[in-house]
Amino acid sequence: MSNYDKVMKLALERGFYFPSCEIYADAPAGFWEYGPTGVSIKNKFIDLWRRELVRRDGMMEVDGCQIMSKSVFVASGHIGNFTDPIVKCTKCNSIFRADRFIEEKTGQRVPERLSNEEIDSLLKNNGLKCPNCKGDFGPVSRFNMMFRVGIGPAGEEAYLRPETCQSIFVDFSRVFKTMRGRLPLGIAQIGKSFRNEIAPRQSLLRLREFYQAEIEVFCNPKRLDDVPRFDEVKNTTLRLFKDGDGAVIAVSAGEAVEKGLIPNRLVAYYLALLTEFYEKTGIDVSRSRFRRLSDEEKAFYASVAFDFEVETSTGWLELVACNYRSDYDLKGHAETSKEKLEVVDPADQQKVLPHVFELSMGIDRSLYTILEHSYYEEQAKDETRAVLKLKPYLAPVLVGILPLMTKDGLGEKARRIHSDLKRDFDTFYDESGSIGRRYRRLEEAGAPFAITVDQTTMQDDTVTVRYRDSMQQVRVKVPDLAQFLRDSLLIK
RNA sequence: GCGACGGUCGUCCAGUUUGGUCUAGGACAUCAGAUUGCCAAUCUGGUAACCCGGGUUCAAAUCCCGGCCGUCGCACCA
Repeated sequence: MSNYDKVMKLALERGFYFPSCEIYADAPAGFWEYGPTGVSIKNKFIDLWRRELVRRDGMMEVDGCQIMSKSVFVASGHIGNFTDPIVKCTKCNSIFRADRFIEEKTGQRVPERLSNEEIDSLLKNNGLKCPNCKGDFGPVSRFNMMFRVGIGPAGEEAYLRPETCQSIFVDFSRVFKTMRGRLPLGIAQIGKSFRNEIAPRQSLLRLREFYQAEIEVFCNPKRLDDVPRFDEVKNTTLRLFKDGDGAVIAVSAGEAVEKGLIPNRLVAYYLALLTEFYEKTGIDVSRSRFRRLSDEEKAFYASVAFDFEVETSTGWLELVACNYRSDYDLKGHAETSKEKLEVVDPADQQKVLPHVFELSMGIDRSLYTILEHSYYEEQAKDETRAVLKLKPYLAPVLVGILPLMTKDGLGEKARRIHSDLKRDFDTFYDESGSIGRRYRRLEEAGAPFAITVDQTTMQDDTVTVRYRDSMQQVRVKVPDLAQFLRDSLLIK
C-alpha cells in the first residue's frame, strides 16, 4: 500500500477528511470536507501560520468575499487569460486545447487573441482531425476555469474567486489608509478559492473548492533590498532548484542574495520565513525545494516565480507559489476602477504604485503533506505500531486520559482529571479496552501524550505521562499536569 | 474530458465467471457485558454494506444500458 493510500485510509477512518455529499450518488468530484480531527489540525495550522508569518512580520489580515464582481476579473486578467479555446471531437468527444493542438501539429504559433472563428479556420485549413479517432472537430468554444454565478433576479454576472488574493488587491487602498500602512506591508488572508478543474484528482491535492493562505507583500520596487529584519533570517538555509541544473543547492538566505540566486533581499527574506514556518509544521524540509519557474511555466502575471515543493509519495507537490507580481494587479485595478492606488513611501516622500510579492499557500495540500510526513510504522513486538507524529501544537488531541481500570475509584479519578483539563486542552477520555489498545488508538490519532491513572495515583496523587514517540513514561503530580501540557505546546 | 480497469459493512476482502440455501460471509475497527490490569489479551453478544437509476428474468450483488465516483495513462493544472 502506498503512503498516499495509508494517509487516505487514516483520513477516512479517523475523520480527518472525506468526500463531500458522499451519501448522494451525484456528488461531483473535487469537493472534500474536513471532519472533526481535520478541522482541528487545520485550525491549528492556521494559528501557526498567523504566529510565524502574519504576527512575526507585522502583517495585516483581511477576510474577503468569495463572490466578486466581474470587473475584478476583467482587471485581474482572469476573464481574458483564464479562458482557453477548446475543441471537441464530434465523434469521440475528446477535448483539446485548440491553440496548443494547432501549434503541436503545424508548428505555427497561435496568438492568444485570435477569435474562435479564426481558430476554426486554422483547424480547417490545416485539415486537422481528432488524433484519437480521426473524427471531425466541432466549433471552437471557450472554457473558463472560474465558476460563474448570477446575482439577484437578473442573474448579474459575477464569479467565485479563483484565488483569494484579488480581495487583498481591491481592499489594499482602504486597508493601507485606515490602518496607517507603510511599505513594505504584508496583507494576509485565509479563505476559499474556486477553480473548475477539468480533472480533479487525489483528494486534497487537486480540489475545485480549496483553502488558500495568501500573503501579498506590497513594496517599493526601488527598495527591494531594504529589508531591516533580513538579519533574522540571513543564516536560514534555502534549498534552491532549477530544472536542468540537477541537484538542489542549499545556501543561506544571505548567500543566495549575494550570489544572485535570488534577485533581492525581500524575496529571500520571505522564502526564509516560509522555510522556517514549514519546518515547524513537522514537514521534512530536507525533502523540500524552491523551484525557480521558467518563463513558460510562470503564471501570466508573474515576473519571478518560485514554487515551494515537497516530496511526497505522489511525487513533488507544490505547496506554495511565490510570485513576484510586480505592479500587474494594482495597475490593472487602478485602470479598470479609475481609482488611484499609488501611495507615498515615507522613505523618499515619493508616490509609488507598489509592487507585490506573493506567497500563495495551499492549505489542503499542506495538511495532506503534514499527515504523510508524520505517519510512520514500526515493529513493536509482533505488531506494527502506526504513529502519527504530529507536533503537539498541531495535534487534534493533545492528551488522552486513561484509567488503568475503572474500579477502585480509578475511573472516577480519571474523569475528574479530564474535566479539570478539558477546557484548556484538547483532551480525550477513554476507558474502553485494554490499556495497550488505548495507547495505540491515541498514537494513530496523533496524540503526543497519554495520562494514565493507576493505583499509585490513589496513594500519592501522581499519574504517568506517556510520550507517544518514545513510549517512555514519567510520573507527574496531578496539580502539575496543566503546566506540563502548557509547556509541551510551546513552539520553539 | 478521452481510454483501460474498478466500486459489497467504518476499513480491507470473499461472493459475480455459470443469476437461485446470499435471509450477503470473514478479518480488523467499533459498541455492550464478563474477565484481566501498563503497551493492539480473552470470551459472549450487538450495530453495520451490495454506488445511483433503468432494463432483462419467476428470480439480480451477479447479466444488459445510462449516470456518478475512484485508480492509472493521455490531456489539463492561470
